[in-house]
Amino acid sequence: MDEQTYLSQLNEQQQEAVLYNDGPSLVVAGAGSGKTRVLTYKIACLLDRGLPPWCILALTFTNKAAREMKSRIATLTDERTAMSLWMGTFHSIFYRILRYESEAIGYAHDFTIYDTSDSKSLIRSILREMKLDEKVYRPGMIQSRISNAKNALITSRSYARNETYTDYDAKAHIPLFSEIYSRYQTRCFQAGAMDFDELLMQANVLFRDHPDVLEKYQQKFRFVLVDEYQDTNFAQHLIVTRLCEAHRRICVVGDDAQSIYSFRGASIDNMLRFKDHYPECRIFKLERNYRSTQNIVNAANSLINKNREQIHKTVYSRGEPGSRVGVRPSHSDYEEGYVIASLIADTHREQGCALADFAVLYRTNAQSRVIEDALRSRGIAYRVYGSQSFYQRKEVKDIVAYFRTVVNPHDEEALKRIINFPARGIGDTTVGKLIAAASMNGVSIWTALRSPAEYGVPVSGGTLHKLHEFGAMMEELVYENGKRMAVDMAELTVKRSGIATAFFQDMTVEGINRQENLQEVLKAVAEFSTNRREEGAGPASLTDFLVEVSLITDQDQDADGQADRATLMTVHAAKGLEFDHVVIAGMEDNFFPSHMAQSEPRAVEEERRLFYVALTRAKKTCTITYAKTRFRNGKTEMCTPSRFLDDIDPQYLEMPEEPAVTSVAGGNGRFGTACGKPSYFPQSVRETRESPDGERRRPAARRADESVQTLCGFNVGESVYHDRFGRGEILALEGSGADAKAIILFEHTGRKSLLLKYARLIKNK
DNA sequence: TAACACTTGTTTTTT
DNA sequence: ACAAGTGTTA
Repeated sequence: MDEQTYLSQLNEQQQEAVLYNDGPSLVVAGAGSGKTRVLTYKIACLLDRGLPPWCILALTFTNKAAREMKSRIATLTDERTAMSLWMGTFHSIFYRILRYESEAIGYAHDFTIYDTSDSKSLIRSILREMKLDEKVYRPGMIQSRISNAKNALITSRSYARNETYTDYDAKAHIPLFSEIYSRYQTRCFQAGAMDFDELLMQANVLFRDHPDVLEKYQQKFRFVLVDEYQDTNFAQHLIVTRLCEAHRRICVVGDDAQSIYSFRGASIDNMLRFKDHYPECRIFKLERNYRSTQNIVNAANSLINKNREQIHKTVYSRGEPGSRVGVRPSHSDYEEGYVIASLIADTHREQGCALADFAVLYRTNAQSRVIEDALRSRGIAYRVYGSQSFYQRKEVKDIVAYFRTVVNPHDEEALKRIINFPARGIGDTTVGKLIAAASMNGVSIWTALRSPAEYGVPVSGGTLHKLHEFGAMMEELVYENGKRMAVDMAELTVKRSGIATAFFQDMTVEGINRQENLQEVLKAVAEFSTNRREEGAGPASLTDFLVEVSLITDQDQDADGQADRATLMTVHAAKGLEFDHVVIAGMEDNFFPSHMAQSEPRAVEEERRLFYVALTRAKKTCTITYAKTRFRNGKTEMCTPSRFLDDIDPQYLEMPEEPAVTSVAGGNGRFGTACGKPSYFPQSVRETRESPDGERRRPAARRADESVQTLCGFNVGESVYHDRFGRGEILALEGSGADAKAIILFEHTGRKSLLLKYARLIKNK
């Protein structure tokens, strides 16, 4: 495609941003303003002007974003060109570079990656060794402190030397933090492993200490683009700065209003201060939203205006005016699920839109379950993103841990995972002795395991034999890995290790599940190898596979991409996506904004941005739901609607109609407004005393809970049918209007409290 | 050492 | 509610 053709597909602001390539530029891109489009066309434009693809470095936030952009560029140019671009997340790109340059930073070439749980487990192990109380030195807290330090490029050595930090730790009653940090670093290094933050820090160390290497990459990457710049942290910012300091051909794209990763060290300051670093930079603003209706854009604007820290811009839509953002309350999380399911089912049926046009967004992964239950019971196909990706399942991690150990036997966390899996009589005691001996001698566990006598591992003859057997088996696999290709090697590992035998003997339901997951892993290895071959990158080794897998986060959804399903995911996961119809669930205080954010104004602003992201995912309609009670941590909690609802200008909202009449003191003479239609029945007021078993307790506020004999045409004592719960008898009726509900004793499922509005009860004749 | 029951914390989001 | 960690027993 030539330049004219693709320029015609851009508006004026977009064109300017695409065409300016002579120096640094900052593209401030409002939600839905065609940011990805600008990036892809810009890259196409650079290629068009003769820049070879391998000279362009494009850093994205997720692997998925990189994949999508590559395929878009492939349609603008060709497959081969797109493949040759350096495009990926910071982590995956610099993992590649660091492996290549491992010698310079003193790491083994085959270093592996510690994921979050590996890090935590290592921290635990160190705390035990130092005999520290996990209640004082909480592993999670230690982990995030280490992470913060690394993001700020503070090494364990400079941390220990800096009295400001150590004094602070002393005051915070964790004087030994610095010691933990350095031990952690030592252990990671001995294991030949880096955590996520270390990758970025080492990339900086590489460029700082090796000017020749830096210069090589400065010359290689003649143009650098960074997407989602508002979510980069200091370490990432500095990498980019170093790479571009000579030629200054850099373009960063982002939206400060969508910065939602500060918990990971991201800082909007990188974006706000971009022009301080590059005084000559040009700033482009993309303000026209092509995605959403005017109402949605206006609602989102009115919300985000409540934030103080932001770059001024006016996002507007010239699309349809659109309908108001609906707000739907329900009594419980359970009913909320039902409300959502009904909404999707009704819209799907009435407007004939695909289920794939719907997304349900929530703050935390834990919220998905109730919604899933409701969707399933209504027969609505859905897919949950993120919650527990394939590679986080236990047995999958175990298998991958074998691969990791084969590639790098010094990988302590991987080795610990598999040393007694399947059970081979090497228990915690022995592992503890190995760790102690290794730590004493400053070697890896693997080294200690291979020469127990030399490092004084105090174990009995029998154990010694077991250690030897295991060691010999692994050694052989390591040796074979040098000669065999990925698929071959994966199969051999699974066989020799005894995983296969262990899994295939177990014929329980979980056992069969594990077998399937094992097959999936092998399939993934095979697919990976095929892809590699097709890309012409030569035969893939197990090591190559691991490089790919360690940094995978978004699971592959292509498996049944054609199936029509609704999408369930966290708001974070939804960043960058769009759907015709969006439901934002669980819009309650202490939930959204999260209770973790309540005290800090900055944190509340971030939560507000998160809500902004959620709202702006919607193209046509957006519905917000909240529940008055929610089952959480084994208890039912009372919830109030989110304060953020007050931040949206009410003219863009369709608030729920409150019950017309609230109860009068004394409780008499109340009229039920049943199912929207007024119905005047004399009330016999009687407290609903719930039997000791059954229903959950509801502490206060009994206002809407007074019972009546008849409601919405149903009578107490009547026999009814429900398509999921089956036959049952109405024990009580209570509430009014939209809140009208029935307590029903079902034959099989027991007592349930159902909203009449949604329950679709059928009277039994 | 391994299997089991019991206790405990834990929940914000992800590379 | 649930998973992970701890302790007890065979």
